[in-house]
Amino acid sequence: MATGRTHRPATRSRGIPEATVARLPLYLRALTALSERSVPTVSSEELAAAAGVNSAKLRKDFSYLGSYGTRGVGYDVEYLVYQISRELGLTQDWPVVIVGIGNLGAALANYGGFASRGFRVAALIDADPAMAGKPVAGIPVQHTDELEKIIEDNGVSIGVIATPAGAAQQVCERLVAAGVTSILNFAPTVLSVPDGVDVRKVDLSIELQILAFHEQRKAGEEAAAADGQVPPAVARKASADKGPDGDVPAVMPA
Amino acid sequence: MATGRTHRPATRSRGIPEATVARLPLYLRALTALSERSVPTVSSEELAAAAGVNSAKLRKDFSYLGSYGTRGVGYDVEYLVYQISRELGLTQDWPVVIVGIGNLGAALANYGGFASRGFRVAALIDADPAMAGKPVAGIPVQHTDELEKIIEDNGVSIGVIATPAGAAQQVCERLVAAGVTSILNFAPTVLSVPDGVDVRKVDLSIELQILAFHEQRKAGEEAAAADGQVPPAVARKASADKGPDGDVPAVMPA
DNA sequence: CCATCTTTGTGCACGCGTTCACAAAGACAT
DNA sequence: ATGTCTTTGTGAACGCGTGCACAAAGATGG
Repeated sequence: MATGRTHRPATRSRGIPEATVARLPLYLRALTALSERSVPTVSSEELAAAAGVNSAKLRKDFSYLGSYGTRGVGYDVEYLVYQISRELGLTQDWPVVIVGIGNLGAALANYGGFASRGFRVAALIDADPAMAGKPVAGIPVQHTDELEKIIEDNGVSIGVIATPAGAAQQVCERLVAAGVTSILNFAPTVLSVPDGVDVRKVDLSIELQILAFHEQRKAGEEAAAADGQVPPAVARKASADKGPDGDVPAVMPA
Repeated sequence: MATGRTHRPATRSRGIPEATVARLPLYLRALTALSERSVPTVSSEELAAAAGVNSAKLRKDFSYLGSYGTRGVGYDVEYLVYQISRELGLTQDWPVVIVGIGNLGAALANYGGFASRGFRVAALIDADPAMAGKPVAGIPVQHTDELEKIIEDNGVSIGVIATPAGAAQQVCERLVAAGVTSILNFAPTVLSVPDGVDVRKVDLSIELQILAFHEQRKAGEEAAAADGQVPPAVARKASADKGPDGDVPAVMPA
């Protein structure tokens, strides 16, 4: 039982940086939108704007995949969609199980973005016997007892954990033992997994806390600006200042 | 209307690196668990293990906040909980609005992790008139028409967008115009916001796609290993090999 | 009061990711 | 065919984040 590693230290499969891999889905989405509008080619500048990144970064990202562009013209949209899909492994269909069909699990089951991108919800699993058989998003929920059988019968290698924090580690271990090697974890816990298993974590409250930090910082700078130190970038409504005032730190007007 | 910036380029408010800020909530969660078990002090090594990070990294992170540890002993749990909470701005209560009460929005409204950490759901907003008045997680849903009034009356500065992609940008603009300066975006779109507004993006399908990439890579290495190039790290069930076979790239056994 | 032992705080080096800036490559017009 | 113009692909520099390794600091025991 290894210590919980969330991120691979030195992945770099055939030389594609992790940061680039994380952006490929972004490019793919922008390209798909262009494809639906029957746009034949796109320049790095345009595509970068659509994906919200720097154009040089985008070109370097694509350079890791090969030379798929034409100088003076840009990139062929359809061809690029195919190449990125292939690189991400989306030309095949990945069966996925979702464990924990609470509010979040149900939302995930209903999320359209899965089916559209090479993922297929193979099964919904919940520990509550009362849920068993009840259809969610058109798929009947199955009991946790069936977990191992479901994984093996469907050749599932990707599992989504949407259980309460307390159950996550146990579910994780059962998934891994049954053959799952990639886990998307929505439970607010650090999962311990053996080497060779990938875990990605999505934590709603962490994201909010990061926003709160920046929000507080903005409020602090604003207070400093009112002191005449820094010109305020944007004039904020005075009424909104009511928000951050609980205990403004260090830089209080005194 | 500036080009959509998702991440702050050179934030570093008073010297706290962005990467550190992103880990503070992680430490805070681990510390809270210790606090509930009435553990008085904790060493960097123990806490790092609980949070799933390197101990040196943890110590360096804390060093940005100040010298809160005692050499030879460790960190005082309660004190550290307070310091991190304060740094993240969680000693005050942040009113938050959730826009788009579909499956995901409802899941977010029900998510317990919010209230427990300084966040308060001030309002649920949806464009569907049929939803208006219907209680979700004990809070009545309000119509989009009320958006501006709600934001201003409650001094809301953090908004969560859980609408379909098509509506996201428009909702975003209304939120910002009404005074929101931090946005957590669950819609699969790149949002354009003016300077001074923070956007964080959570994209379920992107996370899955990244997992699929690594999963495919593992399958490829496995095939190579079967050729006798690399010793297989973990013996996988033969039945599971059924998964990745659609069109294995480059490194096929031929 | 001194020695020893534990654990923090950090200087330093290294590697990854980002960005700039430009040469090479191709399209297109003449 | 030749020149011009656009856009890619990438070399190089820079900055951030990470992890090692150790000195400084304090606790603890004699």
